[in-house]
Amino acid sequence: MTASRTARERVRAELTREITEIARRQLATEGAGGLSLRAIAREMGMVSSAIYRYFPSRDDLLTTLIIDGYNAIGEAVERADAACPRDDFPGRWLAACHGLRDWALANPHEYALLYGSPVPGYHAPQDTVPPRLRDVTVLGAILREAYAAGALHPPPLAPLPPGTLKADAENLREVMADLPEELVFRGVTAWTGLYGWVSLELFGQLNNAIEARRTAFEHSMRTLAAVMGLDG
Amino acid sequence: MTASRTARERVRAELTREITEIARRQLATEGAGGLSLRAIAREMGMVSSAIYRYFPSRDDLLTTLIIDGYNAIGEAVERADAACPRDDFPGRWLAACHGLRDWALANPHEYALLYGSPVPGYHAPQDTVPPRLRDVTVLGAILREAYAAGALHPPPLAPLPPGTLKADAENLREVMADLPEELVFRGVTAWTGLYGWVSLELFGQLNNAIEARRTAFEHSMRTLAAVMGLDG
DNA sequence: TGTACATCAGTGAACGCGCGTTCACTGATGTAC
DNA sequence: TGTACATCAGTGAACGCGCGTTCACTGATGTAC
Repeated sequence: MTASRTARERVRAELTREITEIARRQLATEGAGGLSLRAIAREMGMVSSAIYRYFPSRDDLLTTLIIDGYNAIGEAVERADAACPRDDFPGRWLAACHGLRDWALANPHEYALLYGSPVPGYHAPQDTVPPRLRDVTVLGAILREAYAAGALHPPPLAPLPPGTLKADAENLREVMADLPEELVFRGVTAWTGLYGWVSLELFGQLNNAIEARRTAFEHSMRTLAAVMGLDG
Repeated sequence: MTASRTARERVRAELTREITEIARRQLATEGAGGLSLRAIAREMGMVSSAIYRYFPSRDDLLTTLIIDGYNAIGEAVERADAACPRDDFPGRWLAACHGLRDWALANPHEYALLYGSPVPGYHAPQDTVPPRLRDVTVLGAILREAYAAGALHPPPLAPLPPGTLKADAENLREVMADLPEELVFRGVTAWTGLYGWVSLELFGQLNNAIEARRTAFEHSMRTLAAVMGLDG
């Protein structure tokens, strides 16, 4: 029976989903290192070896969590951007920044898994690359479209050093196509500023220093927007 | 005998030092979570319980490592700054940035312990606060002295939102005294940009994207310098 | 200088815990004729 | 529709490992008189 074959398959899919969900919750309480197949099995009321019907090893489960995480971040940033009028480029940038930060605040351990210290002994396979680029693709698109619309007015600031960065600019064009070199690297500076803020905030380095986090963050992102020439 | 009392004390100090050194090396190979008192004892040719004569618990050892780490970073940044002519403010900023980055590249796991994902289950005691401020104090001093010397020419960029950030600016004045609010927050943006870059580079997010790391880093730091008005 | 006592470093065994992974197995679900 | 066989999910026991921490102990180092 085709119907009953899919029945078994549906149970399988459901349990796989349940495992990753429990794993994600475990991540949120114990952190990345504390992820334990035995604890997951316990919570599911199974014997620990049963997990191996669903994931061949702990690392494979981690990989799944990482891919899901990049996709969740990418989606959050995409949605934030998509909610803005297409031609409000500064608004889109700020929305994307808040989208990232809000997601990170809501899922701190998952963020830490993606952008924090690497998990010792774990090496990410190639499949994590495409989802990893989703968020940065959005940022690149905003910049690229603003440039195409003639809406970028970058201030003069520091000039690019001659030569050496050309090759890297080519690499980055996959994400930030059509932009002049200088703008590509201003984009990189803004990008590192964005992730730098979110990481420092999440990892506690802003404690006892900045209280009005959201306001200060937004101001910082506006400043970086101005660096790229995206004036509000 | 006073001489022999100090003899015992010297042995104690030496062994304490040796423990932290092995711990630091262990950190470098296993990461923060893999720090193991038993492994340290093994490497020292002692029985595991002997470590407890020197550190009351694993967390206390971690605290020592963290304090030492902040001090090492602080010293690296201070030295880099001190090697520059006092009135070359942009040069001092760049030197401090490179000082931080070079230290981080040389001690990646120790950097991760300080600025990466928090170690699960560990709560830093208050003694870690003063050493943690050493590096940022240097950055603040450069900005402050440049301002006092009339050497800051910040471009107009994004204006501060009214009101809400006043209280935070006061907090930050302990480190960035005498600066007008707007410049305090530009300093914060530069600071998050600096640590953001170093963290992203160290945690592998720049792989396959930027190859000329040092050059690109320096350019990004120059751009942030210009944001603060520190033009070269 | 010599003896009696106190301090401290290091030992070895134990407690109680957790982990990832393998393997031979039972029993249910699905498939082919 | 019914039977024979193959697939797959989940079991339970085991392997071999590591960890932090406690505790009663021996023996050396230091101190006071």
